[in-house]
Amino acid sequence: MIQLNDKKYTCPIDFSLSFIDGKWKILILSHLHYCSNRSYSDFCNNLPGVSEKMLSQQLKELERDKLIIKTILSKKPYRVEYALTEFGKTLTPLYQFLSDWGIQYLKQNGIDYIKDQHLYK
Amino acid sequence: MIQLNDKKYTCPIDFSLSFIDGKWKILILSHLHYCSNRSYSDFCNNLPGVSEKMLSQQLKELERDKLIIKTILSKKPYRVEYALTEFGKTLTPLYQFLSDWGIQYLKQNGIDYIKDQHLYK
DNA sequence: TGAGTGACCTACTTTTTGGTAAGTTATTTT
DNA sequence: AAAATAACTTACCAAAAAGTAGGTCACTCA
Repeated sequence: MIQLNDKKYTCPIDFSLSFIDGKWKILILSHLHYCSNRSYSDFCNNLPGVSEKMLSQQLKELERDKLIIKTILSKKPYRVEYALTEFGKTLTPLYQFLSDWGIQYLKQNGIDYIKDQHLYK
Repeated sequence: MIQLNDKKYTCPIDFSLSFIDGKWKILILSHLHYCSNRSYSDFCNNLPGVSEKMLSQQLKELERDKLIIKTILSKKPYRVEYALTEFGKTLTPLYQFLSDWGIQYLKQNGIDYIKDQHLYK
């Protein structure tokens, strides 16, 4: 049993998971991995199905955990930008693996995501 | 939007996640990765905090998704054994990455899991 | 013979999660 | 001047997930 900041983890994997479980988290992170800088509404428009409630909740937690950083571009008309931190980038192999793994499975089931990517919005 | 077996996925990552999200799934899989063959009670004893209800539920889903396979060792005194399938083994980079990533983070926070592993049950 | 073990299942309840829809502030566009 | 956009927040509620505690069947061990 590993203990850190009042929380307990059964093993390192359990610990790692604590950063990334939560609906939308990996999707948000990988989105940033592929697009680097995104606004709040970029997420709204590109993650089909997220409610704003969930989105801001997850963004807040990711920020708290230092995986992403929010930059305030302007205050008067409030504009922001989200990006992966260096720490968030250390999860790159994860984004890549999950993507590759999924693509390969799909291919074996007759869906060529790479080839048909233009079909997907 | 990707469609497969009546379900929709926003991207390959979303699709991959559908196999592994669910409390305990990654933990069960990685457990099998490190120990190869495990009985039902092995899981009970080595995943601190799982309820039997959750355990059998997750095992069932993992089996359905062909990530693990259950072998019935004997019927009369009912004994079984769980193991990763070849397909389940294709997730090996995931188990490894999540483990390494966690260990490294912990180390940077003053917890040397490798060195202190004997302390953890 | 009675207790314990292994591999579960089931009903019931509680907790957590997530959806819905509306509201806020300040600006830009029409 | 009205509508739309950006970036959120909030309250309320339904649904889903997970905990609890019990039960089953068939051994095996003391």
